[in-house]
Amino acid sequence: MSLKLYDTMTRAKRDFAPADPKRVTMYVCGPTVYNFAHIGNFRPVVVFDLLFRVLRDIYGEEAVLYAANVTDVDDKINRKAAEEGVPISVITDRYLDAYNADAASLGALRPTFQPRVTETMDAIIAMIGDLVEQKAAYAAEGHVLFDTQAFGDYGKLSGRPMDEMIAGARVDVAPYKRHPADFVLWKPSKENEPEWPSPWGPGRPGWHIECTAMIEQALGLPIDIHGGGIDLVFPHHENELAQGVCSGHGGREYAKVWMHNGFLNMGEEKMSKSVGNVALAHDLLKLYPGEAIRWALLSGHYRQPLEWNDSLIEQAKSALDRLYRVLDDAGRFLAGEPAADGWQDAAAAAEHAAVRHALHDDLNTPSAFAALFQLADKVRAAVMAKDARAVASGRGLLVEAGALMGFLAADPQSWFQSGADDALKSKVEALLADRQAARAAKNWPEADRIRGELAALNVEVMDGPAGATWRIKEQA
RNA sequence: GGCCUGAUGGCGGAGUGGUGACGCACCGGACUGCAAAUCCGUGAACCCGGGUUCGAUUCCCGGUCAGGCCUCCA
Repeated sequence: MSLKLYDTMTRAKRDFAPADPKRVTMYVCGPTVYNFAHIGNFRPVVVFDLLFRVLRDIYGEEAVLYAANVTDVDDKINRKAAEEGVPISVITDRYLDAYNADAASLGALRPTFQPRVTETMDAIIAMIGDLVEQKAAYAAEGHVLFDTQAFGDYGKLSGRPMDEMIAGARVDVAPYKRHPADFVLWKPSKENEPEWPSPWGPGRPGWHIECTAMIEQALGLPIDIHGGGIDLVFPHHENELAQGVCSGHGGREYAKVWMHNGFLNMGEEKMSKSVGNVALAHDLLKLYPGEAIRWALLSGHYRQPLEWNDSLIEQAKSALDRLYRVLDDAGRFLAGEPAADGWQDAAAAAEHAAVRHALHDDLNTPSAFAALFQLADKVRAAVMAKDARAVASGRGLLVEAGALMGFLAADPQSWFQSGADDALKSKVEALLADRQAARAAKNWPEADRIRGELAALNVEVMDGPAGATWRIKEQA
């Protein structure tokens, strides 16, 4: 079963074939670190983390190189640094740390490389110099601009006829541009802004060149997969592509596959900093488990827009509850059984394969979730049938399938009791013992009173054949 | 103005030229001292109008509505 990915360039789902299966390369546009990132910014983080995992599953962990850049030179960063009266590195370090911590909470593996603009300056300047030499760029009034006329395929990725686009565009055309679509590679810094020396005078890079230079430096061109949000198709990726192709002598390939994730919607609109309808991942993670938020982010296909609201996260939490409950019950059942052998349950194995198959179909996560539930049902049925080896096999496969997607890594007990500290735990245990005594004496009013007391602690009791278990109820 | 998406049950959301996944929620039953969980079961949807077809939610055309990009943006 081959991996199929939708390619923005050709607007079709295609079989993925890396240039070198021993060295699969992926680059995804990362954050500008001037503030906390909102949950929409984390959709690509989670989506491409999933792809990273799938690629590692196929080609081997060592074979996949994943670079996600960090933009740490930017106007908004400058403004923030000026406001606080600190160097930009104070700002960028602070928010990069927060970003990485949030990404980790969402179950995202660290990319192989996380290049920063400030550490790529030499490569950026070298690439601009190369473009000037190739006559694909020109210097004008302290700026260096890319000459879009030099790239015949300009507009191909975004499917935009350039003339019509410019006709209806709302861009101010700087007088020193030869063509309205030309874009900045290097620009002078304003007073009190950070600047770097260059052959064209001190200044800093334009927005697009950093990614192309980082790709070249971290991974080497061409790369297999280039990803990012759908809004980056134009102009960012279009410009990256133009730079990348033209800076290679004689026009090289840039990326084999272009992938773009859709947006999160808040109500009728996309989540956007300028609209102000944002939910910060940092805040959400205080209210919900990161795993539930990850599930919510993957509950729709990555190319489709996804309605984002609290109910979505609640639904995701409930869905995970069900899966963890199966694991929990399977674990309890297995605890009293002799260790199982390497026998594999065929029905469960088929569902396990279905999860992988769904992911290989352009990361069809809704379909993969469906298979995950089918697999969970098989495990549940095995528990009901008291078939120890089928339970053991199915549980193993369920955990494995979950791991492929970045889920179900927690101990079920800690999933249900997350948020409970030791003090609460011992208090709950004591109350449960009291209640057990009351129940043994058939003192139902007392048993119910204790259950009420536990409920007041946000604890839900579940009586089972082997005694009572408990969990933290939904967050208020 | 130009370019581009999408419209599926109460909610989220796959998919398909021929009885409409999956999850969440809801309802009935079993189980339980009562619950919760679990099990069994029920109900519930393909924007509108044409066309192609034996048959369309699925393909084509038109429309309506919604959203995105063209400016920093995942």
